[in-house]
Amino acid sequence: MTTPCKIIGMYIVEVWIEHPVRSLDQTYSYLSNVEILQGCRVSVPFGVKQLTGFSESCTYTEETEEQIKQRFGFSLKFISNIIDEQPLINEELHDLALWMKDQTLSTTISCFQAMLPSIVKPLGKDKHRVKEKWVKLSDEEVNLTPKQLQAYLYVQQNGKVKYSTLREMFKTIPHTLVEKNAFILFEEERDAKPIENEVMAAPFALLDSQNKAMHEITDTEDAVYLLHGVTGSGKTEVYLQLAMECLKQGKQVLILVPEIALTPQMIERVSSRFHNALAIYHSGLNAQEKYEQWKLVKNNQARIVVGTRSAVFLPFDQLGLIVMDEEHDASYKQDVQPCYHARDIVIQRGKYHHCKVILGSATPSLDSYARALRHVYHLVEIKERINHCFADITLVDMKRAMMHGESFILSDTLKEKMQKQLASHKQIILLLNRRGFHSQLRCKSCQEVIRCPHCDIAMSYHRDIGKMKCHTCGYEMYVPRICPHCGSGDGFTTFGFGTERLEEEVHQMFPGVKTLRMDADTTSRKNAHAKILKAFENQEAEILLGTQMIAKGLDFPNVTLVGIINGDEGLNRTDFRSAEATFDLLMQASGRSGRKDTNGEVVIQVFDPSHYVVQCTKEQNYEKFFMHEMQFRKAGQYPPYTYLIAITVSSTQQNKVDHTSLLLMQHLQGNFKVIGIISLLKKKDLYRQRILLKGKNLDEMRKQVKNVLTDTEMDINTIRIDVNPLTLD
DNA sequence: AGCACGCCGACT
DNA sequence: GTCGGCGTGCTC
Repeated sequence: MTTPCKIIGMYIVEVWIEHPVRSLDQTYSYLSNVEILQGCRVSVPFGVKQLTGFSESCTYTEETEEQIKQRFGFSLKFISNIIDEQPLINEELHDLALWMKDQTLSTTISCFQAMLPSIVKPLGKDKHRVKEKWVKLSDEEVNLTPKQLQAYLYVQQNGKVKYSTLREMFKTIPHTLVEKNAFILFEEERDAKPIENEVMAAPFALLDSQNKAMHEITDTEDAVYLLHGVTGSGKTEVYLQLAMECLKQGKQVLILVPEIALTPQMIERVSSRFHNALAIYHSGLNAQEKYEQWKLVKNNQARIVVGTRSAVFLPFDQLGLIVMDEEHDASYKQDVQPCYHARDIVIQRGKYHHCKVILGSATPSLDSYARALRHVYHLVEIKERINHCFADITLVDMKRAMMHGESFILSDTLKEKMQKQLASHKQIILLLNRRGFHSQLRCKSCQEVIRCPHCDIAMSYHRDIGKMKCHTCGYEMYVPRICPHCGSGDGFTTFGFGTERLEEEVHQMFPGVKTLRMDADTTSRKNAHAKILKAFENQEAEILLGTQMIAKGLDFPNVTLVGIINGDEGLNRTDFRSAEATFDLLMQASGRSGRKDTNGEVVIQVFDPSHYVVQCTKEQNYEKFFMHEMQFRKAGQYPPYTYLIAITVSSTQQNKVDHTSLLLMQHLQGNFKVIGIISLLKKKDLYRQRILLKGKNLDEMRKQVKNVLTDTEMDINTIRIDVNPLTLD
């Protein structure tokens, strides 16, 4: 109904401006002749530039421009262009973004951006949505040849046809018909189709242990569950059957997995089970593909989504279940601003949708397990493996082995077991969590290690490319003739070894045996990941060796031996979570062995077999590890006993860094500890310093940091804030 | 972040 | 007397 308006009013729109700078984290007011819904993108003049922004609110006014100017103290500009008719960010996500900005102490606009596929992000500059050409009939009457009539009728039948398909079928005729104005050529955004299966794989019958876990979840009314099930206990099957129940009720399901676990194996397993519309969302997709999957969810075409961290922000309509597999995994934490943890987001969204959240893991994070013990989360445990077999774990003390003159890469114990498995045509997985050939080159004259010129980190030698590589910034260079430090030409001695060297050692010891290597170097190309796994699955190689990416979630029934080389290397790190990370890696890797009906064997080579991480792995005892590690955390007053906020100042100018960190130190005060200033290693030419807040009252700490940022005059743009950081190195 | 405005040195 | 150095401050 349109009634002519006598009074011509206007709208004043509050807009969040696309700008990465902290000091501009506020809404700016603009004028508009039409109403603009919250969450729509607009294009606005800002200074001399034209920027994109998000509408926050829109209020109608009958004031004149002059009156508005009086009220504001300056004249408002008009919005130049409305980009979206309908909100890109719905109300739930809008409120979530504002909540997240407070939680993570980041800017509002960065939260909006984190939620959107890059193609529709305001900052997405040169990325264009892929358009497709289509053809439909025009109203014009035209004379047609018989061949042309065929094409004409075909389009008439189908309503609209893709131009490329039509060209394939009728060669040049479509072109002529467009020229003749019989067809109208138009463009449309390319859309994805949800994955749908005609044939559905039958669900597996649940074992008693799985059934019990499932019913404990369905028969109770808690918001968050921690499903603690040992590796190989069939957690995935429980997720899938819970998901099935949820879909039956007409609700949507989100299954989150860690980045490296979203293997083709996992996708196949999930997709084969649901005829319902499935979308898959992960970092391996390009911008356009992500956008298409995002649209599937937005248009309610996808009912179940499997995805990695960024999938937590998909615009669901009515979620019935959220599953977060391997909830302890570090890839759930975003390490650029906003530094959110997907676990927090998932719980928040669960509240909004009134749906259950299942956090699953064989080695839960200490934080989550501690919460479960305090009944904040409902703890559900599965203690049996499906095959009722447990891996038989052998520890090898490498100090002793090397004293006996054994290889420092593969001990005699591991070698013998490998021989035995190879003889019976079984497959082997070897884990070494370090890539490259040699990890350090040291000058024979001055004993200095060759470091990256942009970072203060030792460079690794990669023999396949004959170059040194920096694993932090990716910088590559040839081995220098003379030492960059002292200028001597005496050459270098090598230290440490990575997967490349391991592969060579295996070839030397077992001539003729085929190996597949999987690490960041061999998986950089798209689908390389999938190809390697497929090849191993087809038994094209006897041995799969690689870094942590082969430790998680893979299921190869023919693998009966897992060898872990330098298993306790991770414990040398200074990070307070390094024991937790190492325990997780060892436990996960051990879980790869004997997944069908045979007892698997695991050999772990370590330098300190008495360490509690190693001992607890051998006993496969999570609870024991938890108790032990919690004592350390308590003694050091680390999470989960306290909360941390890490503030990192970085700049290419050293004096700027010093100045800002000093200011922060002076102004940050409250009922918490302020630890600093810690100088960090240079990274990508940036000098870095850190200040760490540690205390029991996280809200107070957040408030203090926020106040200092707004009240103190400092270059706040060099500052990165991480609330509840996962790592401190 | 940019970019303009603005106030002091070496030049046609 | 002018061109241009980059220090401060603003962007609805």
